[in-house]
Amino acid sequence: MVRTTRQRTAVAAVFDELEGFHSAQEVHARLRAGGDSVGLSTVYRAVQALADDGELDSIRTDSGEALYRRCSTQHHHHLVCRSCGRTVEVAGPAVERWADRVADEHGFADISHTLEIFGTCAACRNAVVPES
Amino acid sequence: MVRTTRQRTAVAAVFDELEGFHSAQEVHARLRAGGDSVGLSTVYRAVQALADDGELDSIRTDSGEALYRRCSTQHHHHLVCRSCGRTVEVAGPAVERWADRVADEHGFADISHTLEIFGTCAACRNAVVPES
DNA sequence: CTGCATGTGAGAACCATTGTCAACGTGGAG
DNA sequence: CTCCACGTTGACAATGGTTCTCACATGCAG
Repeated sequence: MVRTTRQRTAVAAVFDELEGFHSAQEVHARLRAGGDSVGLSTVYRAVQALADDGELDSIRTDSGEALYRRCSTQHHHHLVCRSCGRTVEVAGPAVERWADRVADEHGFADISHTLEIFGTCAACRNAVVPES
Repeated sequence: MVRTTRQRTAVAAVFDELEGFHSAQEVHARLRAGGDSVGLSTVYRAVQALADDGELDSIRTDSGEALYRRCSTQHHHHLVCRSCGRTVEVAGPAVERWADRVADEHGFADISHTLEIFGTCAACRNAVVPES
């Protein structure tokens, strides 16, 4: 059974108020700053539970830190700028089908997949190469 | 100036012999096992230097571990069994093109991507659900 | 060959994350 | 409503990958 506690509500609320990706540590600090005292372990557990329920989407920073954000339950992938970290969500029905088909061909079932695309966004490219 | 030392040569050699992604820890263990004694710190430094030089490509595991592979290697993706860990390498030209196109549409350049497909392989499915 | 800047490595430090466990509080049963 | 089983919490310790430290070793220019 999943109980609705003050702490879980608080964690979920943070993601309601915030756009984009945020780390568990950041959520924890934010709650503390806001007067809600919630244990760090609890934040980690809450965030993972939310991710398991598909309410949060997670990715990993280059430095290995896990970031979460409220996501449209809609399945999608990420296009991440290597330089500034800006993220664009992209959907790719064709890719989904391809992944399922390939997996099926190899006898795999119950398929899921992760796809991240990295690049340098226009803004950062201009910033890095401003000559002419 | 970059010096060519026994240790760096050894680390680079590991990626010459191996396909796919490998962690710094794994490279270290492999060198130790092979009789080449190289410090763990040195392996990390060597691997990062190689990645900086564009000789290695890096991704992060879900658990936050960094994996590297020789990037000149033929590009392909992994189909991993959730249960037994068996891995099948799959190629997907269509996916490559899709990723490049999508990234381009959003103004991103210098594209790279990672794609992992997870599922349960036939053998494991039979083992887990043996009932009639 | 020599000087010395650079590289090495054992171990400590770091830090995000996970585990531990006694105390707590939710929510269904009575 | 009250009880109390059991999911949940949180301070703290433990983990584990990665990075830092610093004394020592070693490529390489001159």
